[in-house]
Amino acid sequence: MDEAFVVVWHDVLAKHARTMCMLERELGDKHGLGASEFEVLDRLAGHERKLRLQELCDEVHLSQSALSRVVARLEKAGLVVRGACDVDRRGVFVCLTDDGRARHTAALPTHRAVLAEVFADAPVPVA
Amino acid sequence: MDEAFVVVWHDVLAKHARTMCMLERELGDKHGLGASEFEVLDRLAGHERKLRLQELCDEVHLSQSALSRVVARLEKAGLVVRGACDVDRRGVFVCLTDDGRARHTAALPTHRAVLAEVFADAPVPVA
DNA sequence: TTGCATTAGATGCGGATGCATGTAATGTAC
DNA sequence: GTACATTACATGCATCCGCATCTAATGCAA
Repeated sequence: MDEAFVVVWHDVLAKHARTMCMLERELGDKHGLGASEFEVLDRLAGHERKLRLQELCDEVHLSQSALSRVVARLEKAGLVVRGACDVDRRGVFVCLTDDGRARHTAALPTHRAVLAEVFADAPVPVA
Repeated sequence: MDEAFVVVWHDVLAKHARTMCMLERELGDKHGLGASEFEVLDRLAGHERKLRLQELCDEVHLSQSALSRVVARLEKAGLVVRGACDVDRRGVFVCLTDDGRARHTAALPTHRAVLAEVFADAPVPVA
């Protein structure tokens, strides 16, 4: 049935809007981070090694240009550092600074709290 | 469990990004509509009566200012008309023109096709 | 080597969004 | 009626995004 997809889509749309809005507000007010910024920090914190910009691009749902700018913002804020890549001098490594890791650690509970609130009663399965 | 929410959220994020991107491209290329524009047309087509801007605002996931501009764009394109509200002269009614209805009818299959492709194998239930 | 295609990332640009605010109409208290 | 709060919508502004493009480095072929 065609209409079932529409219902699902509307649900995705609603949850996305609600969560994004909350995340933006909560993370912004309490930690000075945007949702995209947190997302990048979160991915970086998830791995132990440095990541290529390209690898981040696969994990975050942003265009390459948008990611480039998010990382630039984070670097200006002192939360990450960009480093040249030895084996491919076109490449750029990104890794968390101590401040970056601390900020992520501080913001994590806020992030999770928002998710918990929005998805608490949402019986959505895996894909 | 806390991490379950994260998985669900990532899924919502992924589906939203994928669907939005496709919708923007398909609707844009084939019908000259953005995703927000189509969304508004779709809601208007769903009701038979005129809608207040405010009512639309509740259904579409846009800020009031963004909606105001989307409607302005649609009106400039000749797809909707804005009309004054008799009982409350602050209010604004919006309704589809014949062109608007035709454009919506033409774009609907494209929209549904995208949803079908993205959600084809997504066993997501109702909320 | 030289020459061309490809890739990684940065950036100019136009467009869309949200927040804060402005304007006009309505409601309310006195 | 007057004054103030509130509501509906529009708009100035800053920000963020994606697309197209640019630069530099790499790969590959002759």
